[in-house]
Amino acid sequence: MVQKDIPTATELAILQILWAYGPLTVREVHEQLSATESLGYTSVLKMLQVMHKKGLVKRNEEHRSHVYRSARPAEQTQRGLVRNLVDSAFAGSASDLVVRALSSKKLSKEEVEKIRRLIEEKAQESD
Amino acid sequence: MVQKDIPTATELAILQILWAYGPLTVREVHEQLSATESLGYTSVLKMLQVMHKKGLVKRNEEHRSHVYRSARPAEQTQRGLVRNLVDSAFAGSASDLVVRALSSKKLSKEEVEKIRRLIEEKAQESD
DNA sequence: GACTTCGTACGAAAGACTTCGTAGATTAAG
DNA sequence: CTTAATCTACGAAGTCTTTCGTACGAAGTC
Repeated sequence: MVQKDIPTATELAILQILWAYGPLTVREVHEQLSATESLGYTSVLKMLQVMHKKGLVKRNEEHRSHVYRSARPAEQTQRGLVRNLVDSAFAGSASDLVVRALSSKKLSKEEVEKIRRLIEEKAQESD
Repeated sequence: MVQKDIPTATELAILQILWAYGPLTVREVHEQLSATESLGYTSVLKMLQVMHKKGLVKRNEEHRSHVYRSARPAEQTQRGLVRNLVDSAFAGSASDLVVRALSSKKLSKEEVEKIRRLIEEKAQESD
């Protein structure tokens, strides 16, 4: 019943910032995070230290303020998360997950188009 | 930084069984779960009690062996999970999640077709 | 040089989750 | 009727997460 290597919610909040902005110091992460969450500076520091120990982030210690960056590309972590969700809530059916995602009202026309093009390619190559 | 109402991994393992088989007793859930996980009988019982208190499952207490069922349809919970994942790891972009899901190797030709039909409908209605 | 600011490290507390053992009641069997 | 099997309830321990406070060194300021 154990999870493989899935980042927690707080860890993902931080990873998303690193994915969006690239390598950042604790202070910078804290600033970005403060836009949406209310979390003390040392809490962010501690999270990054824990994530570093777990191998979720790497850091450059050359300067006094260490600079943190994601250890893996966003795509890889996201793929793992999707796979995990497919297994844990969709009985292994990725297409069912896509069906649910598509039934979300959040999809704009452009997004639907983007997905349509992608699925056309996918349909081609699987012939 | 709090999660809304997302079932945990173990809870989802149980919910998936209830979704697949309908209302079940603790013993029956335990049997099904034993196919993949190794978990004691009272642990399953406790989980169901906790889930009941949380409102994730309902139960019929008419008989000595209570009969548990999911409090919500699978679709609803799955939609919530997808939305949660989109927000926590895809910066709110549902289409990016779909892109990741499609890049999974697990998709069969039939699944791709299924998604293609769905996206065609979606493209239609959003005109 | 003394004082304030900024940075890291780390222990500890508070919660949530998970797992199981034990207790006690009810039902079934011999 | 006595014993064994079956069920629920629930306390408690172990683990993982999250959040901070405190300590203490390094750098910048007057």
